Amino acid sequence: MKIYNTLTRKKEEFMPMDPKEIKIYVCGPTVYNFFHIGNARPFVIFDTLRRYLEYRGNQVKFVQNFTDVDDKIINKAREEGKSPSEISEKYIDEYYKDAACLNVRKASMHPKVTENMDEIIAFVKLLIDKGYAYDIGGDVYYSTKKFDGYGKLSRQNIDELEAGSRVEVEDKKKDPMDFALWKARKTEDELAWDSPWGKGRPGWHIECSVMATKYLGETIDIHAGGQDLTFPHHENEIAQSEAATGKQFANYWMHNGYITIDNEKMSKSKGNFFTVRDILEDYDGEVMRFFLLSGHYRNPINFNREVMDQSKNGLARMINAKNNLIYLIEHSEGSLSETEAGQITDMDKFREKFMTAMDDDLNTADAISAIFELIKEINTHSLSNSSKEFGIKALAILDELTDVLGLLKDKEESGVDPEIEKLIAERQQARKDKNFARSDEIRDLLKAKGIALEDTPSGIRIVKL
RNA sequence: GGCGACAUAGCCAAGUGGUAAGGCAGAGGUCUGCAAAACCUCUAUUCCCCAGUUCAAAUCUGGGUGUCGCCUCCA
Repeated sequence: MKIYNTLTRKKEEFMPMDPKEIKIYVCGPTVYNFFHIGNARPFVIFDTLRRYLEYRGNQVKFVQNFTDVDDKIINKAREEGKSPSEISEKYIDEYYKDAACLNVRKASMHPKVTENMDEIIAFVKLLIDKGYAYDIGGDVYYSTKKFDGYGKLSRQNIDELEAGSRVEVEDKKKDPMDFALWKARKTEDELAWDSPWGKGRPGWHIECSVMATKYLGETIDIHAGGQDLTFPHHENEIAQSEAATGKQFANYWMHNGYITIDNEKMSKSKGNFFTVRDILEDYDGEVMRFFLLSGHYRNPINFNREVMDQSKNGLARMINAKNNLIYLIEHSEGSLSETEAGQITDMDKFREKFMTAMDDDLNTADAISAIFELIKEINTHSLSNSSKEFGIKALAILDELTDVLGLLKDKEESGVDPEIEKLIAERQQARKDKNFARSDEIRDLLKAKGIALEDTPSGIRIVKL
């Protein structure tokens, strides 16, 4: 499979160090709120990458951190009169809920900053000992000029950065481009840990270097995150990790594009900020996932109601295809006819197209089109007199491919209400009596309750809307 | 100022040299008591504009226009 590597700005053949344990690190959320739809994109994209690598027969060790030490958490805790850990624990729980709605699997590990304080301190100390960092009055800064490769990921020229910098220079730093590894506590009540430099807390970038190294090793296969993290976050991670270990930090860097809302960057100040929780009120999580996968992950995508409705309808076509097959399996019998056997064999070409697309830098948009072509083929050949085995075989391949994308996950079946069963029976009688006014009335009534009835040659299908 | 991405039908979107995938929406038809689902047909002589390279360009080169992003917490 080929992966676009931000480090080289090229698509490269992906060569894992060990296919039995592909090491992936993805920057996780800062847990001070429900996560927003921008956060959702990397979660869904790299979850899909993981699923595909596993589908290809690899094993993946997938680490995604929770940033549970941060100004935003501290501020939120103050606002709500709670402790920072109460805030972070709450939103970690909420992360898992929303992630589950998006069919994002739990990572192999979800380490937290607070659980790795000793390692963070040791890492900072190592950087000081190696001469890459310096301590000024309890703050520790990384000296970017000391690291030769600084700027290699983002292709930023360090001098240009300074020239164009809009950052107010903090006088404590030796150089405006230096960044904090450790921040001294400013007030007594501030959240702080003991360190050789006094009480304080880790800077923004060090946690990922530490956790990636601790849980995955000095060199990892893929480091992934949103495009905006390329600079400075990932650049700084490289500087920290490679200075500390003397080894290449990550072999492949993957960055997903941004989501805009009505073609504008999402931000609280513009009032166009949506959490996934907000969206889930109007759309199933799978619709969101389908939307996120419907374009290439490196392209920017624009979010609005219209595209969500389109995604909803497109996904409905997939769901219908699956439900039609399930219905067929329940209402038919027998094994494959010779013609059907040929049709099933022909379907392999859609699996091939799907894999070719996914092999090409995770082209999920093209992969989805392969699934739609498969669905067309299935629908064309799937007739009321098709065999049960045809249904089973066709469903197997559909499930196989949609599983890789994390779509069409089986939902909990809630049984049909006896009240509703009664209405359905009444409608059937009305139809027999050719009392179509009554039968349509009942159908409308049930539709209002979220239950659609479809009359097929082999009986009634109940579809939950 | 520096770095980068993008521009394909009403909408979303794939396609990096060989003559425009797929989805949504729309129109007509088949099936149906009517619907729904499904199937069939139709919907870009053309890929932001202008030059150039080539037998051949949406794809390559140069120039222009427009949109978005990073350089500050941010996915």
